[in-house]
Amino acid sequence: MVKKTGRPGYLQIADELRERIRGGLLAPGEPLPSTAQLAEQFDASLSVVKMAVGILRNEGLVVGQQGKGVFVQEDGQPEQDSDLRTEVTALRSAVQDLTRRLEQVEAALPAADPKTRN
Amino acid sequence: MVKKTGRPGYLQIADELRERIRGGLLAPGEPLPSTAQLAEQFDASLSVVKMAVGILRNEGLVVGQQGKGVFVQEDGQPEQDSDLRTEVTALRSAVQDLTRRLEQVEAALPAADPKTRN
DNA sequence: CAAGCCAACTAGGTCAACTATGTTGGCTAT
DNA sequence: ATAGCCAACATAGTTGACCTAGTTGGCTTG
Repeated sequence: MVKKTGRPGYLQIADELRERIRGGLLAPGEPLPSTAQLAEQFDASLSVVKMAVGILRNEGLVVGQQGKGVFVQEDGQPEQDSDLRTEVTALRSAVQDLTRRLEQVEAALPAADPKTRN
Repeated sequence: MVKKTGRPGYLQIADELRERIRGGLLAPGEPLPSTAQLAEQFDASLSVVKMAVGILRNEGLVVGQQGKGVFVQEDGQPEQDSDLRTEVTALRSAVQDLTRRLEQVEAALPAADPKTRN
């Protein structure tokens, strides 16, 4: 980690990973190194690495899959101004749709056993 | 706080604060309650509150001033890109959450209700 | 009275430990 | 050989502690 620039470590790491992705060093679909590996690479604690990854996750640059890893998002960077409005509209309707479906299914559940896993 | 929705506390708190700001309950220039107060209000740990505030800070909705407090961004220009970006972030987060919950419930619902697709 | 110190607040960053949950692969017992 | 268990690893979330640093207001002291 890094320079004593006063810039917080978790931001520096997020910057670096963002750079690696944009630069193609980490291709879409590829997994990032594990949290522990990153912590060692950057000589930082697990917490700051998790914070850094959380930022990228929040940005949609990366998707975490529990138990497997964190993967570079396939879908590129739409996120341009004109696309933003479009995406807002699409997301808003998606939320409404999902909410409706969820409520239906949840209502159709009497008191099902939550242990019902495969 | 901690509604049993499985949605992480730090996201629930971020959502709630975002809502308060958008709803005008917290006006631009006004300070949020202190970290400690929020922690008590939401019955969460300081860490979780700090994570939530960090998200809003990252979204530009709010600015922290060390030693004083965290203030709702004045900016002015309503309905600008930052506003859209904020909503995109919030919506994307909500979509991910709802999708996960839906898939869980639907998967746990083998043929309990054949009428509702599946 | 005024200068300066100090205690109590604030945000922000970092760390370590624990829980939970999902995935995978290897071992074992049938 | 196959089914099931289990250990090791992964992300994710939470908590609590400790530290830095800025701000404020009250108290002490000169």
